[in-house]
Amino acid sequence: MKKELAKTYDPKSIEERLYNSWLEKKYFRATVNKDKTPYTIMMPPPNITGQLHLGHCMYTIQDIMIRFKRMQGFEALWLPGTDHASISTEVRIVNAMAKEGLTKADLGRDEFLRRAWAWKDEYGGRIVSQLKKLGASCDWDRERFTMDEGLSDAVLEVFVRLYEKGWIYRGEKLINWCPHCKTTISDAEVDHEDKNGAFWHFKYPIDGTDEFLTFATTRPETMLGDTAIAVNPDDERYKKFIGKTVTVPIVKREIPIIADSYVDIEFGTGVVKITPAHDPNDFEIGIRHNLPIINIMDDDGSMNENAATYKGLDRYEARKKIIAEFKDLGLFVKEEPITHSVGIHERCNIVIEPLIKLQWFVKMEDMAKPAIDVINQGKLRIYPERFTKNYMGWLENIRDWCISRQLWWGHRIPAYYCEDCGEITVSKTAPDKCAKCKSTTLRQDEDTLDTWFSSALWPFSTLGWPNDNEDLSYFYPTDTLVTGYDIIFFWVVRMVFSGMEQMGDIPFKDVLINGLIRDEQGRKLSKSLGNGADPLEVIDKYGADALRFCLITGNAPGNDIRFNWTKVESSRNFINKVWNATRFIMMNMTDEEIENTPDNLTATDKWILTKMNEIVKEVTANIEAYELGIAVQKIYDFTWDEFCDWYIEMVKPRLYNKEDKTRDAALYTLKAVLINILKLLHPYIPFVTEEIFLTVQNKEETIMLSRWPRYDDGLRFEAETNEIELVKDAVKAIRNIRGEMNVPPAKKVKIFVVSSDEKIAQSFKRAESYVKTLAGSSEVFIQSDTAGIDDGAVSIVIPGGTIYLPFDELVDVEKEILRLSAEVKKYENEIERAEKKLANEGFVKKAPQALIDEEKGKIEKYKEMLRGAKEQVERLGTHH
RNA sequence: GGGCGUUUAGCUCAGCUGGGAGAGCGCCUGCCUUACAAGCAGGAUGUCACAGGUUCAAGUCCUGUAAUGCCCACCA
Repeated sequence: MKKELAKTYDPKSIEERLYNSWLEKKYFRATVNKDKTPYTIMMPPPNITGQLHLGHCMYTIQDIMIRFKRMQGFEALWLPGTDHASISTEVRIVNAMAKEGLTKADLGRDEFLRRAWAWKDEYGGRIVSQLKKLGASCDWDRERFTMDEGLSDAVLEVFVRLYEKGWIYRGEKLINWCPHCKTTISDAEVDHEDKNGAFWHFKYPIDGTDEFLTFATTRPETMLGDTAIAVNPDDERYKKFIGKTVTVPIVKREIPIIADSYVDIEFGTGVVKITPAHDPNDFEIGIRHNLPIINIMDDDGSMNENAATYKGLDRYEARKKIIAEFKDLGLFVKEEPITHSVGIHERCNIVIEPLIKLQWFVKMEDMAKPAIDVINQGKLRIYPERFTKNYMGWLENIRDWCISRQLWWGHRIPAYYCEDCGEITVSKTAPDKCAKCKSTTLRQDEDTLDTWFSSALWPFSTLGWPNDNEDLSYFYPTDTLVTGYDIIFFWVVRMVFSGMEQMGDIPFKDVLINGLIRDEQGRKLSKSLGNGADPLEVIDKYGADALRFCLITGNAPGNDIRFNWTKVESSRNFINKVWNATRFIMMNMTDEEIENTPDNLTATDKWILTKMNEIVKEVTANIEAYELGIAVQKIYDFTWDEFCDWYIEMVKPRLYNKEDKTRDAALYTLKAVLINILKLLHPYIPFVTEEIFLTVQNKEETIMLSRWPRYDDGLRFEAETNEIELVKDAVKAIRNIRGEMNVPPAKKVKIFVVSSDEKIAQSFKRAESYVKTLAGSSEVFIQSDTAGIDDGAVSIVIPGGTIYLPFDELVDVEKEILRLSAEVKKYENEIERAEKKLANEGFVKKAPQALIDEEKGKIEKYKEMLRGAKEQVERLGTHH
């Protein structure tokens, strides 16, 4: 029984069904196949805490590339997975526990982790199932999780290797501390926000004198940790004080006045208080001058025992109290309002504190270099290219990476401390005794690793590394990484240096950077704003295909995209157009298949086949260059404008006349072009194209997924193409005149095509049937003179001839003359323009020949039309 | 303080390596033409931010200016 398409396009009835059948048939499976070339994309793993939001819908780009390559015959692997997202997940679990009145300490590590895994089991699959709704053609059999067994093994392996190489070390350094999350965070996780604050000026009494040194600070509480006062060695004002001491009043600490060129004479008072434990610059100065480092803060941001009477106070409480106390002491000078940049933890928006802590770091210097080199050597390319600057800038200024986190959800650091001798043993498996003193009382480091430590290994850990295997050697290096510009630093850079270090090769050849999706007002999507449409709602209303289509259309790589509903709707309308075009074709189709190209193709058929062939070529090139938006625009225009609005309309008379000898040729062409359109569209809108394809082919099983159309040298019919374009122009001109003259659409008119050129006469002869329907004509007369044409007929000049439209109503001859005179003027201008151009020596000498020929051709064409138009003016004039 | 974008039709945006300005939506006119009113035919609208420069030729390349946005940065 012949299949049929439903009357209206309804995505809901097809998308889920098709996706399930794809899964069943394992279309997305990719395995080692030596006969094929692999094409691999590793999906940026979404957080298990996440829900599908519009941002994830940019995964469509990956799906388009994968489907395109799969159709081209590559062994296309799109490997999906999720990220444990240590801090983000842990915060959620802690919050959920808080509702039960529980804390991490109450539960203990094991119980906490049990809960965390339960959480993962419950929510970790959510985002994955939502991606399926979007149509993602991943090889789900290969789905990985950053904390699954294999990936955890990779993490330990890398940690141990780097430790043994001396590139992972433990050290006491200034780190970014989040007092809310009570963990360190990396530099990349600190956002800088300009905040309104105050610049408080205080003075310290100089010991042994009655003089003071006035300085300013934005964080008065750090005075508790001051261990020096610094001035510039060349500052005449303060030279005399260098070497003396001041006393920090509130803690009665005597500290030296030191000279350091870091201090800017011009800025503030030229005097800087030095707090090595709580400021990066001060820390450096502290090291240079061998200053004591006094940590005054506890992990929650409150003052600790070094803060004397302020112990236990929150940092901001302490600040207030200290200011008040300085006022009492008469050592407060003034308060200036100031906006300054403050470090904020991007997750919780709490002001971070620089603190000294004993942490694990990755030494970056040696690893950064190869990651820079691969760009310079052109082995790794970033699209659009401008993002390479971001990438390089970050790597060139990189600092050691703090990788230890005071969290439980994550990969626990494989370092074991001997309780007896303090020796550190780093090992993938827990050692039973200390390597140095043989003690068996060993304690594993409590901390876990930065979540990006594991995702940095994603391109190879997901393929089974560190175990050598076929998958790894076949699919690695991967081909394209597609991700947003917001995680170049976090992730892209780290994958590159990890790949270079562990695999000795780049993790991917191309990085395609996509923009961020914004809401309808152009704002960034954010959880707190709750803005942005819910993709599931969009899919529910318009279908995944429409959503995919709308996100890709009219977007250039790397540019942000503003979501808007009307765009989704017009995408859906386009899909509906394809749907209905198919219905029309099927309505007319006969049961027997036309296997081979018929030999009675008409000019019209050859014209559309030529156009289609061109589109195939261009679209393929565009997609290969990651120009997805340009490509889809071309398919859109070709489908709607050329195919539906012109070709189908042109072909209708042939279809309606069962006796027409070229009916089969029309049907063949309709189907051939339709199928190619479906294929070109398939990567973008996989569901509906598949549904249509199966219906048209009357099949249950697709072959569409496996074959991308190829450019065919045999499908270039230049003469026919020119012929049809000429007729199209004529039809357009007739419609135009009809509109201008307010001729009702239902009104059929006679058309006289007058030309002494036999070729043109033949062209219109061949086109007669559809010119009638397209131009609303009762009869088309093709003749070499104006015999029988009413004097009052409206005329249209075409290259090589004139078309007359005798309307029943009397034409206003004055107006007609005016109209035709305007045409005359137009042609004269065109000719003048082209002649000027050709008279330009420089142009003739340097412009490409094709362009010169084109201009010459124009002159000929317009001269002809000019002559015709003049004749018409004359004719009307004498008639008048 | 550096770096990178953006500025094109009323709105949202395309425009690849320089060779006569485009789409969608909106707007105006007219059509329920037996695939589609989620449609058809026709139409209007742009000193391509500004100023210089290179070139036979600039929305496209160079320099500068202005507006706007983002990223990076230890000036207390």
